[in-house]
Amino acid sequence: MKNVFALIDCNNFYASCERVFNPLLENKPVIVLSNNDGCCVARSNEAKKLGIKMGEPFFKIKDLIEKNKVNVFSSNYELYGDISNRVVNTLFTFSPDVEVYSIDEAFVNLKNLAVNDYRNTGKQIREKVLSWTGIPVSVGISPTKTLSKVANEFVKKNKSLNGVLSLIDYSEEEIDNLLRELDVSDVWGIGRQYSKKLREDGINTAYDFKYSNPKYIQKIMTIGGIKTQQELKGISCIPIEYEIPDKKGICTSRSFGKNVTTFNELKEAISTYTTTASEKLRSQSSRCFRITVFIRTNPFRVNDKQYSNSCSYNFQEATQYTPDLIKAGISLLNKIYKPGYYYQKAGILLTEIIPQGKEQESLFNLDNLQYKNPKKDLVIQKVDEINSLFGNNTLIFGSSGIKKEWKIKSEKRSDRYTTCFKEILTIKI
DNA sequence: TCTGGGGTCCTAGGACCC
DNA sequence: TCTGGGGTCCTAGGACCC
Repeated sequence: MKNVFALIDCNNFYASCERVFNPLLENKPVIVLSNNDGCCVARSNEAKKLGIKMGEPFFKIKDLIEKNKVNVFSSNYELYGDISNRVVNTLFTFSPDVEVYSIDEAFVNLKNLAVNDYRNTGKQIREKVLSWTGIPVSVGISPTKTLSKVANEFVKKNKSLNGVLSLIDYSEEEIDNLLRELDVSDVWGIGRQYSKKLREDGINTAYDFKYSNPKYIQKIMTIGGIKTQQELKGISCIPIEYEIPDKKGICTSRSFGKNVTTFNELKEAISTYTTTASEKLRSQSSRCFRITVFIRTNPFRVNDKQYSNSCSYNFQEATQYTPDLIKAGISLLNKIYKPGYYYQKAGILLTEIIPQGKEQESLFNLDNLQYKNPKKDLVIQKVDEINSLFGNNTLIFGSSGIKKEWKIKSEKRSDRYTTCFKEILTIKI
């Protein structure tokens, strides 16, 4: 039986999350800023109408924002993550075949649902998610993931569709008519660079792309381009992934809230990021062999001296033990740190990740380098348990510092209504 | 003054092997 | 002077996604 992919996409997700707990924001322009309050990463429809672009630096639109009384929020990932889980849990009530694609998107395979009217199913999904979570979603349904993305594009552009479009019963001609209206850069998998090249060769719409010479597509876009083209033709090439695969690399990095110059501040930051990354590592029950540390100055400040460097360390045995990782991280920082620069960003990367329990003993590790030491496992497990029970950062590592003056700006963050007791919603009556 | 963060996949090219 | 063929593995870089 043919696949029936429904793509459920939360509308203006972060902005919608802010509205769930603050109905006064309804029908008003809302934007959410990236970490460090740097760029605009989510906009309500009203904010889009004002001409605020995705990814636009905040300082460039400050005047526009004041003039139009736009409601501005720092990003509150704890809240968004929790609401995202609620949306996904709602989808699971329709089918077990759910792929969580991103924080605001999920695919559901409807093929086993034994229904004829997929549009109606889409409508039910939409209504249930809205009533259970407060989040409005768009639903696109088709035989391939890429076409479901296309359907979703049209749902957002066309209000009369009421949030749902199913292409399942569309003829090839009807689909082609839609593709003629769709810019080639709006196709999933075709980004800025590819669409520029395609346009130079006269391919402007999704329809043009669908009927281009596959040899040409392969030449400029490699195998991924061929898959996208096939998917537009209704041949499914990109399967749903129900299991979340373990990450092959875990990266934690942030810009600083101020210029950082001293080794000590960088040390605190590297230590903090390593703590976060190793928590992520353990949450997928893995260990890693390699840690990379990087630091850089701000490339936008053309008058400052620029410096950027990174350095890696390979462990003899895979580890997940935060103190060992921090120790390695700080010694790497020592190698690349140079005084006299304004540092703007630092980060760490864990790679060569293997599942816990599949480790191979090192033949040469005859001294006391016991990364897989059961005591260490137990200690760090207890640390995780305590932090999970009493909240993040109940137990911290001394090298991470306490005041953290280098930390990101997050001045306009709403409360974490659903994940933090101290910030639970209060109602005045 | 102020410009995000965290991932994936694919390919080309070099080193190395027999 | 003459100088194969077929692999694997690793890394860097470039594209994409949200």
